Amino acid sequence: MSAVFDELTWRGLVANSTDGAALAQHLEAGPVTFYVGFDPTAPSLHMGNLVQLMVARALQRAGHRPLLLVGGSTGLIGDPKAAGERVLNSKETVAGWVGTIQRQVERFLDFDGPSAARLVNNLDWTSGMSVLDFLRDIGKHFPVNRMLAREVVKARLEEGISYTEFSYVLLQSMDYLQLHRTYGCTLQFGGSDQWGNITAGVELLRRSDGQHVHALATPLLTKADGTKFGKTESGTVWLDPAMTSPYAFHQFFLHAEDTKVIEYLKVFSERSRADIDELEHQVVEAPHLRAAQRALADDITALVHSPAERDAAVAAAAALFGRSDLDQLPESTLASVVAELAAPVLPVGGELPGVVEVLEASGVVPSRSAARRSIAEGGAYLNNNRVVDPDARLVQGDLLHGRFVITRRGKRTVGAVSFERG
RNA sequence: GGCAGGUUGCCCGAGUGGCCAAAGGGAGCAGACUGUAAAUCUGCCGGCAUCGCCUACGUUGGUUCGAACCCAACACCUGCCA
Repeated sequence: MSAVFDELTWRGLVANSTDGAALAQHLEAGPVTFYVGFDPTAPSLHMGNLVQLMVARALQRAGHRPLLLVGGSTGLIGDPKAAGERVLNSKETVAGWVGTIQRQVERFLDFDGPSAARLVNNLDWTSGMSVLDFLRDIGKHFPVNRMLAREVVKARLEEGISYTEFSYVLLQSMDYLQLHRTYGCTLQFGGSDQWGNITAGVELLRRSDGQHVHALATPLLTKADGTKFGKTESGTVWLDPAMTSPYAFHQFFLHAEDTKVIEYLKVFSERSRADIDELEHQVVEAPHLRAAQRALADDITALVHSPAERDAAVAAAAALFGRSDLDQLPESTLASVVAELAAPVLPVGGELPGVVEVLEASGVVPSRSAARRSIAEGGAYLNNNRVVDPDARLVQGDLLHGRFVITRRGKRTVGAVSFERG
């Protein structure tokens, strides 16, 4: 049995695999070159992609060689999803996203040493290919009746599916073929929603080259209510700090439900089994301390952003949710909290703005009407004091250290504004 | 190409001339209870200069004192026929 396959299984990262025993043996026999692909459908990867990166890290730690594919060509086509036909992105847009995603991905793996990772782009072997070669060499191995039987395709037959999306599976399968021929790649993995595309590649290799290769799928992470994990009120949790701040990222994981936190910890933390067992024990014994949630949020933030960003997020949360009065905090602490919250800087001209304006400017409410609603509901705070009068204005004494105001809506939506020094 | 039906707020979905910023459900937010958790109950849920005004019911134009609702054209979608 393979240690790394055992570990992946224990971490709950194996939802599906081709012959498990054979795969475990293969991983044990020596360094395996494996690949995982990311399609550029947005300017950044998100939390869902992180699951794949964690698997890639685990495999590389065990001595296997990663090929990280960014789909410069598949991103131009779009894989079919049940929700309906995608809108095509322009070639320039996709090319731009390929670059940003490559830069994101390479931070997670080691590009030196015997198990060095390598970046590949499927545009390199598809852009110059002729339609006739594609249809003869690849298309010939795909029975349409089999393609029609796939779940995603079946789901779309009623409402319709373009030939473009229908053909996606051929491109991804060709990637596996190409990477096997060029680099001897014998394992592909991806999210369980990719399972159909992945096994199609395995089958293409068998039909075309008579090669038997392996595949693995990770499970889709869900919340306690069964919905997809990775969305917040403000949308997807991105890895790009400009799209999801390290503080928001940290908070997202801190909010994990008790019933799910251990599952997430196994996936996103590289702590040992003993450590995680201990945290699981703590969830039962002292749930209110949320030790597992803190460990999860700290580990993942340090990995995706940096230990310094993790510390800043922890310090910001401690200041905002801690017991001490905000005006007791040193100016330097507040300044970094305010920076962490991406607080806008307001000019100090004449009299100070009203509370409604401040709540809106800090971003805790989307509009002034919403700010007034929050105040009426008793859920709006300035510097941890509940706001009661929607027509009140700030006074000089409200400014912490003469320039900061911390805003909050409800219990956990926090923002800030700062004022220019007068 | 012909015939029939459809296009409503984040999503689903009622509404067929004034009582419609638009029923109901879901999602979301807040309050209470907690642990920055879950469950439950209650309230909110287009914008603004908030007892009023503005913008909205596929698009454009028309009828009317008044239109999400009637008429016309256009766009897109669905079903049946060719």
